[in-house]
Amino acid sequence: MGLSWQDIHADALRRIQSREWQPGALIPNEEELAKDLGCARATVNRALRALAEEGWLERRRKAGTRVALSPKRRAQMAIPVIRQEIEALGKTFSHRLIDRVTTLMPAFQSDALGLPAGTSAHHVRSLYLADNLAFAYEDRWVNLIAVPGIETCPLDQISPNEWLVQNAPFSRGTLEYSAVAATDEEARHLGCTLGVPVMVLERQTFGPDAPVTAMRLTFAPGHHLKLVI
Amino acid sequence: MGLSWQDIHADALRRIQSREWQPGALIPNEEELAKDLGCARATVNRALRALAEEGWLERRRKAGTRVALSPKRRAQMAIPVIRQEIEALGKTFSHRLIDRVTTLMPAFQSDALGLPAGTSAHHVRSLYLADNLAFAYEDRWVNLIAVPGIETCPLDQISPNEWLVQNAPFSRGTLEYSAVAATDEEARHLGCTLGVPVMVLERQTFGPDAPVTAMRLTFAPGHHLKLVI
DNA sequence: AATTATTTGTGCGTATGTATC
DNA sequence: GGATACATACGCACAAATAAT
Repeated sequence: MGLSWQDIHADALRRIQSREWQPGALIPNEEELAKDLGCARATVNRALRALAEEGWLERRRKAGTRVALSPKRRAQMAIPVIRQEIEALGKTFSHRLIDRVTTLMPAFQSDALGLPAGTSAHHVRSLYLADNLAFAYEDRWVNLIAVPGIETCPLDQISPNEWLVQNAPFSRGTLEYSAVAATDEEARHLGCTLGVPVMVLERQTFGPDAPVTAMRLTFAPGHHLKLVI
Repeated sequence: MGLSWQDIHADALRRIQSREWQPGALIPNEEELAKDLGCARATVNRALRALAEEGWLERRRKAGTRVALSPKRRAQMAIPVIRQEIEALGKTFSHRLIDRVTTLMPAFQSDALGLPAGTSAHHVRSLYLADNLAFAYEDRWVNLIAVPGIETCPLDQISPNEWLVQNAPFSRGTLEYSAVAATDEEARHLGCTLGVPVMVLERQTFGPDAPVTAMRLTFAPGHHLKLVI
């Protein structure tokens, strides 16, 4: 067979990284590259499309393909399924249910999820442990409409994180990390000092029809968020 | 014309999200779907390949295509080019060079970049501002071998971030965020209190042949890292 | 403002490659 | 080894976007 699109991809990437194709410069069009390299235009298209998705190239019909000026490369991160995160560290995962109750959501939470003020939801607080040491403290609100089973599921046996992954519909969500001083409650559960800097992950997820859950996850001090380019 | 691959993609995603195709279940093969939906197999392939890249499906030759059990969805983040980050907030970007000097790297830095102990590098410290308020403090080491021009470039006119994006080769890198207490120096430059929780981004980049740069970027208090799913 | 030419985007049918059950 | 399902190369045609006129 002829060249694979991966071959074309590698060759083009080499030319970009070696600056044979300068940032901002127009590269030959697909037809020409296909002729030069000895493959079909569809193969070149596949390779260049991949490079564009990776952020190396910018493509526009009629305008042609340019090497990206500022490589808007994207970092990717696996969305944390906490068990996997802990097991990837070679540690034993466990979790502890602190409490669960169905009650009125505070206004800022119902607002954030786009639910009417005064909506009831299931409020779950739990602790995730790695080798029996506190790893993260979770404060979560779950919409009863979107996930009716939540009130009766055995959250002492399966973590809210995992139960929801398996049982809740999901279509989109938001993720936001910040650095804050540990609150009194967070410090107590995480076994650290009040005011110590900790990473907080705030996450909301929405199903196809309704908001599903809002979560605040506070990591124990020293947590690192690694991203892969 | 027939259906587009986006149509097939949307239809399949709907079936996954509605659990018509259950997590873990095998879905019909490409040929069958093509026949049912009235399009070419290549079109189905394009759609299912996209869904697999997005983490909804798992595909294996001969074994077929399954709905992912734990949707290992990935969050993506644009790698921060600080000017763009600030301008996206509707603020004016500027930067201030604090100092620059070519000197021996501390051992932990040369180790981290895989350079021999006692290597010289260009050490640059600078401040990025949004609407003339401190946004982030940068402490950076640049490998003179990989980027010889660094010593003579006008870092008071163009920020190290931007100069390197335009002038340094790049092939891969690491990114790591953490929450720490602001050091004395960081607090002084960022105009905050010693010990306040701040986000720190540590980043290393490597070119095709040699390490390029190691950077520690300390954001002003209150910085949020948003990721998109 | 409308038209044209160019370039990428994509669908189709076919053929073959390749991993893996 | 054989059968199966995905992976993908090819050549063609046409669609869509848009720069240039």
